[in-house]
Amino acid sequence: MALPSGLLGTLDPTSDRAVFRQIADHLRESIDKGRFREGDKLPSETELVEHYGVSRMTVRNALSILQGEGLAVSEHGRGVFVRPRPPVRRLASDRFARRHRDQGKSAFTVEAEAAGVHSEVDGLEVKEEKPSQDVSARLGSPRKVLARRRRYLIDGRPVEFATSYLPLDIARGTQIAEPNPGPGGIYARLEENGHRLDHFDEEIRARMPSPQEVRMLHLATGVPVIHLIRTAYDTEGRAVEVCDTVMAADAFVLAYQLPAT
Amino acid sequence: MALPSGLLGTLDPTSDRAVFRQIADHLRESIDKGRFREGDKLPSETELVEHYGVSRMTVRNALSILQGEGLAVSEHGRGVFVRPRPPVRRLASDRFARRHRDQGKSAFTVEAEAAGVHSEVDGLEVKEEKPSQDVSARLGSPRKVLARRRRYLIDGRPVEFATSYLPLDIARGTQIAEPNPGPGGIYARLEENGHRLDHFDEEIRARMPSPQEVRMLHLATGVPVIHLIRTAYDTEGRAVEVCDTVMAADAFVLAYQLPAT
DNA sequence: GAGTGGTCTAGACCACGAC
DNA sequence: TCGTGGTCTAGACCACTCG
Repeated sequence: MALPSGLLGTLDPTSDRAVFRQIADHLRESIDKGRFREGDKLPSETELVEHYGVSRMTVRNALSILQGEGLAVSEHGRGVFVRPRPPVRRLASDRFARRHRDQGKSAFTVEAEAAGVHSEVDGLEVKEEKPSQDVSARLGSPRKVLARRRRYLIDGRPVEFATSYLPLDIARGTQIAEPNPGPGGIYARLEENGHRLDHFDEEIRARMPSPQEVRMLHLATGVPVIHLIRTAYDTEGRAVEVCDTVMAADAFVLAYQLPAT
Repeated sequence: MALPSGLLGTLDPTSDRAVFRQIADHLRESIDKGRFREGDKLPSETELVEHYGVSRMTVRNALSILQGEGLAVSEHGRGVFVRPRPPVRRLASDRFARRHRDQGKSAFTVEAEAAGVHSEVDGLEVKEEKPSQDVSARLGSPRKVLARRRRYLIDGRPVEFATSYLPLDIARGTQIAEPNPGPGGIYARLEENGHRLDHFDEEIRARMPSPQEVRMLHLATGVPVIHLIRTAYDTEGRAVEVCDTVMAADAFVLAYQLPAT
């Protein structure tokens, strides 16, 4: 089961670069040059051990580098594979425009339908709670808020989970406090209830996921999350909702339009 | 040199969870609860080996998990430390507004001054080249482009590097093709040359850095990059510049404003 | 020099997946 | 059953930092 010679290089014993880094470099170069493509199986640990004449831990060290870079994923009992790049969803900056709500659709559904993919929501949870310091500050320090948690899936894959927070005086007793907020989502209900929306502020960060986020989004090693915090303002300048969203970074590209004036 | 008992838990031999994951869980919990703070030194590998009664590789495995999560950084010969969170720069959605340019400042400088930090630019490189397929498509398929590469540092730390691409017919022979494009940067020069800017489109992705990007930005393990591609349009609807930026994700928060209409 | 993490070896046994 | 990766051991030597 020898590897084709020339597929991977040979080690440079004179190099200062650690052996496992050299092996990682060889594999990365092979991936970059297309000798291994998305979903392809990389040589097994045993094959790499034999090819390079090193111990197994050295080979595993090399492979773990590639996994940390998001280039490879291992599957127990099957092998190590070039990580497939899932299709990305492009979130446009007009995704909360009223014309989409007016069609009776929520923002997530609008995007999914436009892309021709199947979307689902699960894990819906609606409850009243005491806001975190951050959420409280953004909403003008309400004592309690309504929290709406849910997870979104595209073609069966979880891609984001989000929590909307609304001041209780706005949400309590409305359909917003119901599991199903009705067509157009909570933004449509807010406007019906006299909170005409003016604009949204979004803050974007990227970081590595917590173990809980890895579970929620089924994230492979080497895949960061995008953390998006959106605040909705009505025409009176009041913050009426804060939405905290954690997204699988390999599933999205966010698009915005900026003024030049 | 025994660790204070109770600082870290003890292993649960009946658990299915791997020993190194249990150790990582203990350390993570201690960090989350503030028993170790930013910049604090974690117990040394030797101390952890003695405390848990496991081999060194098991301890190193646990520590590498925390590093992959961006929670810890190791320093050769010193120890493993809780990763310090650098101050983030907030990039506002009006950062390319004309009023900032009119003051003779570039966008990066405006942000830096507002935050009261020292900013530098290095590695400036200006050259004509054949555009990549992606850049070419965004710019309306010019045969050649002017590329302006540079790296930005805040208080001495590299935080982003960027390349601006402009169609040659726009840039050649202007101050845009000079190392120093003059006050207000290339956007000011574009407007002087009759390309009045209308708006910018920005696309945002997040991913793990390539080894080259790790070097350029001095990134710790477990820190992703934000990849931002901005296209500038003039009032005639022509794409006059594409700027490709790679940013250390732990140094920025991006802010945008979205219309509700 | 003492303590730290970085690299590497040569094994072992286990859990999972495919045939 | 066999090949795969997952976990773990018990060492070794090295490079770096600090006092």
